[in-house]
Amino acid sequence: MDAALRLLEHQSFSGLGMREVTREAGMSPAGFYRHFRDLADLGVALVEEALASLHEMVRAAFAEQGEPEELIDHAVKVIADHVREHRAHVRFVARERFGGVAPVREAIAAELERFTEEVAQALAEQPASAGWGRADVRMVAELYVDHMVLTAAALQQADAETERQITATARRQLRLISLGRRHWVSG
Amino acid sequence: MDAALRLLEHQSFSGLGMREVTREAGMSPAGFYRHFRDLADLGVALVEEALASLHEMVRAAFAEQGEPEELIDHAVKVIADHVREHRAHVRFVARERFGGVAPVREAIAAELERFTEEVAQALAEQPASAGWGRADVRMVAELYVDHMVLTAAALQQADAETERQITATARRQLRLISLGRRHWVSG
DNA sequence: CCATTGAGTAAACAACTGTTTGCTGAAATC
DNA sequence: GATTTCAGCAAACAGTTGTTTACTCAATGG
Repeated sequence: MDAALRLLEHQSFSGLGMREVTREAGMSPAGFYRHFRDLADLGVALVEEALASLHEMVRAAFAEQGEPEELIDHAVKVIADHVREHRAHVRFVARERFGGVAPVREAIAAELERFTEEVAQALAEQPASAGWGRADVRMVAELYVDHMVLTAAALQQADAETERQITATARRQLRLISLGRRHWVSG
Repeated sequence: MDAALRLLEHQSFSGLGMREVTREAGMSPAGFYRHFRDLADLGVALVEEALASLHEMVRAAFAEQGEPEELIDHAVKVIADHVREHRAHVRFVARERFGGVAPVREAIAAELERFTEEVAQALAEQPASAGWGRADVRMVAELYVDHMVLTAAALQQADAETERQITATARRQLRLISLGRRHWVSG
C-alpha cells in the first residue's frame, strides 16, 4: 500500500499497474495476490486508510469551542497541519473522489457521507442551530465538508507561499458562511 | 477527441492508452501522430473544448438580474441544463481537476482562474459589493466558482431523483452565502 | 495539370501487461 | 515435535503497449 501511494504521486489510480506496484514494493508480481484480489481491492483499502486519519482531523477541527473567530482559525490550522503530515493520503482522496474507478469512488463517497452526518450531528447540538430544520442543518454540514475537502485538495499541491494564500482565503470564506448561518431563517 | 471522451466515461485520463483511443476512433495507431504529439497534448485540447462551453454557461448564469431568489434559481437551472447537455465534458473536468496528468491539471487550473477573475469582475460591479476590498471580492468569487464546479461534478453522476436533491441543496447553500454577503463588513 | 500537402494505412519492434502454476521456507498452531 | 498456514518466489502464457518506417491516395492550390 505504501508503494502504491508513492506511485500515485504522479498518476491516477486507474493508470496504475499491478506489476508496477509489486516492482515498487520490491516483490514478485505473484505476491500481490496474497494480499488483494484486485487493484480495485487495493484502492478500497487505501480509501479506508486515508479516511481513518481524516476522521481524527474532523473531530479535532470541531472539538475546541469559544469565539467563532478562534474556532475558524483553529479549524483551518488543523486542516493545514493534517495535509502537511498526510500529503499522499489527501492527494489520493482528492484525485479519486471523482476518479475513474467506481469501487474507489463509491468508497470515498460513502466515507464522506459518514463525515457529513457526523458534522451535521455536531452542528445540531450547537445553540446557533436552535430551531433549525433537519434539511437546513444537513445543507450547512455538506457546505463545510465540501469546503474542507476542497481546501485540503488545494493545499496538497501548494508551496509555502500559496499555502498562506489558501488558508487566508479559507478563513475568510468560513467567516462569511458562519455569518450567513447567523442570519438564516429556517423554515 | 470524441473517441477519447467516450472512453473517459469509465476511466481517468492517466489510464488512457493511445492505441485504445485510435481503436475507438476507428483508425490505425500511427494516425494519432497526425493530430497530437502526445496523449497529454490531446488532454489539453480536451480541456479547451470542455471549458469553452462552460464559459458560455458562466456568462448565462450571471446574465439575468432581479431578485436574489430568482437569480439563484436561474443559476442552478443553468448549471443543471449544462450538465445534462455536456455530461462528458463536465465529467472530464471534474475528474482531471486534481488528476494525475500535470499538463491537463494545469490547463484546467488556468482556465478556472480565468473564470474566477471574470466572476470577480461581475461581482465588483454589483451594488452589493460597494465598499468591498479587492481580496474580499476575490474570496467570494472563488467560493462561487468552486461551488459551481462541485455542484456540476455531483450532478454529472446523479440520476433524476438525486439531481433533484442536489439542486435543492445547492439553492439553499447559495442563499446562505448570499445572506453572508449581505452582512459582511469589509476591511 | 502537375506538385504539394494532409490524413490515412500496414507491418514490425522490443517492452510491458495481468494471471496461473507449482514450488519454498518460515512461522504459528496444536 | 509435527503440521498447517502464510507470504513469498521463478517461469511461462498470450495480449497489449508506444513508436517508427515506408507506403498510398485524395484534395488543394498555383
